[in-house]
Amino acid sequence: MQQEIKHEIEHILATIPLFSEFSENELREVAESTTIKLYKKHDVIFTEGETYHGFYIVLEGKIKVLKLSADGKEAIVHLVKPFDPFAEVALFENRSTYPVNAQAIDDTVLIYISKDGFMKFLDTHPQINFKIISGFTKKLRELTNRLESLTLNEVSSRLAHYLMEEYTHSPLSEKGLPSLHIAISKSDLAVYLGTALETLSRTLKKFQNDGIIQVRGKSIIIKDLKRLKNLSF
Amino acid sequence: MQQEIKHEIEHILATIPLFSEFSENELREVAESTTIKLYKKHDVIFTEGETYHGFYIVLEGKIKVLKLSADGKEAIVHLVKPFDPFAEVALFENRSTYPVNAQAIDDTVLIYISKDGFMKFLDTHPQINFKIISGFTKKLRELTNRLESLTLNEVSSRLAHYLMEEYTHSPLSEKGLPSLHIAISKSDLAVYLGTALETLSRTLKKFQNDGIIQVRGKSIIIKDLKRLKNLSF
DNA sequence: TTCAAATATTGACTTAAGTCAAAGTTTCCG
DNA sequence: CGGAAACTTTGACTTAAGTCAATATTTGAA
Repeated sequence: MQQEIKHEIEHILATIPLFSEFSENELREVAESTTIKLYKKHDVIFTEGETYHGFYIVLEGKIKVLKLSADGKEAIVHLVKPFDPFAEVALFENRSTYPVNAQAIDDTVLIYISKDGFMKFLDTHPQINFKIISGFTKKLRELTNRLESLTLNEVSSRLAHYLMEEYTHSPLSEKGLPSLHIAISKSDLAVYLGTALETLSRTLKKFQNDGIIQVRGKSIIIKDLKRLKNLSF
Repeated sequence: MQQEIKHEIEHILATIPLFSEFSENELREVAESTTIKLYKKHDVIFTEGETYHGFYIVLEGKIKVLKLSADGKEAIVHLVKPFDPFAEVALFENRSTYPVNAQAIDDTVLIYISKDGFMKFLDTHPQINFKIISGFTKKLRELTNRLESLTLNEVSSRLAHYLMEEYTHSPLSEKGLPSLHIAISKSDLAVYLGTALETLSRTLKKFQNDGIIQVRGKSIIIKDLKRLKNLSF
């Protein structure tokens, strides 16, 4: 039974970019320091200041990495989707505590990898360094883009950009439908875009009134892709 | 003569964290693909869209990495100080062009390292991967902090934070003086803080009127460290 | 050393977006 | 299913910060 679970984990690990070049033996080794963890929507995964013991990879669902201000306001640092790791940066900073909070956005399945369990692979498996660098590169690019857009663009432009991104990666668009789904709550989206929920609501309404999109809850139909693209930065 | 210059470069390379664990032989090898470049204040180092051929390390002076909006407004992505590299992220993304602009803030001395010249060390010198990861980690932490503060804090708090940072790392403060120098133009500082020059000017004035600091050009004397700290996020 | 160009300050005004509160809608648990 | 809790929209109002323009100050090149 325990055997079965371990075997299952190895199989899953093999599908994760970070370990994609590992041999069967190596995967078995990784699986040793690895646990599958389940979280319900809104569950807290860890909080800022908690003792750091390892990082996570999203398998199913999604999570947000966030900071809290003194008066309880949120800033979303990352939205993490399946197969991407989070809290792995702190490992390389040799932090004793988590510098951010993490919370499940949906019911979520995570792989947890203990710090010590992972560390040993760094020396023995140089390829993993390269994977880590690739991952950091991706995060750096995303953060740079968001920082830029936060200082240069207004809310409408940031929203238009977000919608374009969602549309581009949407399975619906691949079927030729000009539509997309907002995968997170509007209040999370507002925070992610660096604005207030009310402003997001009004901006979506404005896009709709201008004939650019049609909103129905979290489903959005794009009526004028060209104009949406133009609004986006 | 040429010999002399190469030898000089090797000596300099040895002082740079990225190469600090290289042997003499290895440094000689690095020096082969390396050039010293001089720039005057305001000189453009590269622009977005230019063919990518390598990255730089600041030796003396400082540079800004920036993005430009369609209407010519600036967003400062990084301020780079001596011994730190820039444009090295693009190398790991395998970009064919620079994704940002770089410009000298002062008269500046840079080391230029060609892409091909550097690439070969990645395979043969696993330690360098770790250096790269450390550098990326530092950038990620800085970007995360700025993103957070841009969404959560007002200009006064971001400015207070900046002043505290400058003060903490200032050689003056180490001599027991409660003072600091703003090392860049106020208009660059405004952009870096994500605000307008006029707003920066007014905020500094307000701090002065409130008895928190005393401003004389780029020299600032801290009158009330406790309150400045409290304002900072 | 002077004076033109680059930087910075100040004032007057505008505006995008935030806040607070109330009403409407959706979700989901018992 | 039904109703409470969570989420979202809308309206009315406030505010931090942006913009534009005029003036002042600093810098640096001839």
